[in-house]
Amino acid sequence: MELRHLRYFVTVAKELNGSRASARLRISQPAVSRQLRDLEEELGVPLFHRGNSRLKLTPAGEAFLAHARDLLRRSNEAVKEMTAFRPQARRTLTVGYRAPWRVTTLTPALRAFGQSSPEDEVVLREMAPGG
Amino acid sequence: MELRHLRYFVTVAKELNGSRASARLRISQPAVSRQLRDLEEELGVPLFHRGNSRLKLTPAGEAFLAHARDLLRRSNEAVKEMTAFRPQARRTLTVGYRAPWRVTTLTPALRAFGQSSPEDEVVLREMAPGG
DNA sequence: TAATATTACGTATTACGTAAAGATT
DNA sequence: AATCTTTACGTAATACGTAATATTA
Repeated sequence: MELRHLRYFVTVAKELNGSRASARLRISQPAVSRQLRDLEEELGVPLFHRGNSRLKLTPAGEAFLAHARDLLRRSNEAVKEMTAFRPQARRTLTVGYRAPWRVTTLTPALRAFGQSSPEDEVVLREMAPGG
Repeated sequence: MELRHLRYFVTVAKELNGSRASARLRISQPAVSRQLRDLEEELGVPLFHRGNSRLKLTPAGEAFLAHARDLLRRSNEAVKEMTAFRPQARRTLTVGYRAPWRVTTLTPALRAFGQSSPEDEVVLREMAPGG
């Protein structure tokens, strides 16, 4: 079993319609059908009632759907959490000031910022009254 | 990302040795290496320190390992839970009794069993003292 | 030198798409 | 008849293994 099976299954369970599900997944309908069949075969339980053309979750399908949603949500969160470990792109903070003020007025704030974000660059820029 | 990536990663993290990990996984070492690389590429973060030959988890790797273990555990439980929905194979309970007792003595227990497990078959069998 | 990890490349598995058939409303 | 699902089959993507290279103790 792979996460792909769960993605397909959850989408089909949401739409209760293989065609719309395959459209959402941007793959063909037979591909979804086959992956669903493989999943059911591995689980040893049908997830949908197939007798009627109208798809309907079996009790097993209901139970598995909750787990599948949970697993996909957790996996997405795990991946997203890793972005916090990515070395940040070097960012630039540009601070504009006008003539009558002296840069030293900003020094404490700049020092605090520099300590909390040592990777970032600070640019000071004197600006004309017009902007 | 697929569960396969997590399986490989967890095994390598457990062994801290790609060779032993690949042996446990019953696949070749390069296959593991490549899947790990793909995973790291998707996450945008190295999971192991590669500078030393000795593998060591990065902070990101430590964090991701917990999630990976959790996801694999939950997926296994979800699959296992589905077995409860499988139609049971027909089982047979054979009850042996000896002559001085009458079958009616067992009737309440048999009735209770029959109600809780209607799919199962009960066989009564009078047994000689020897067995 | 020995042990391990990575890269290169050919192969085998398999997921996918298209086309056809089957089933249901 | 129309819509949807499944089956059949060829193709494309990719996971894998073998061999070669690189790196480290």
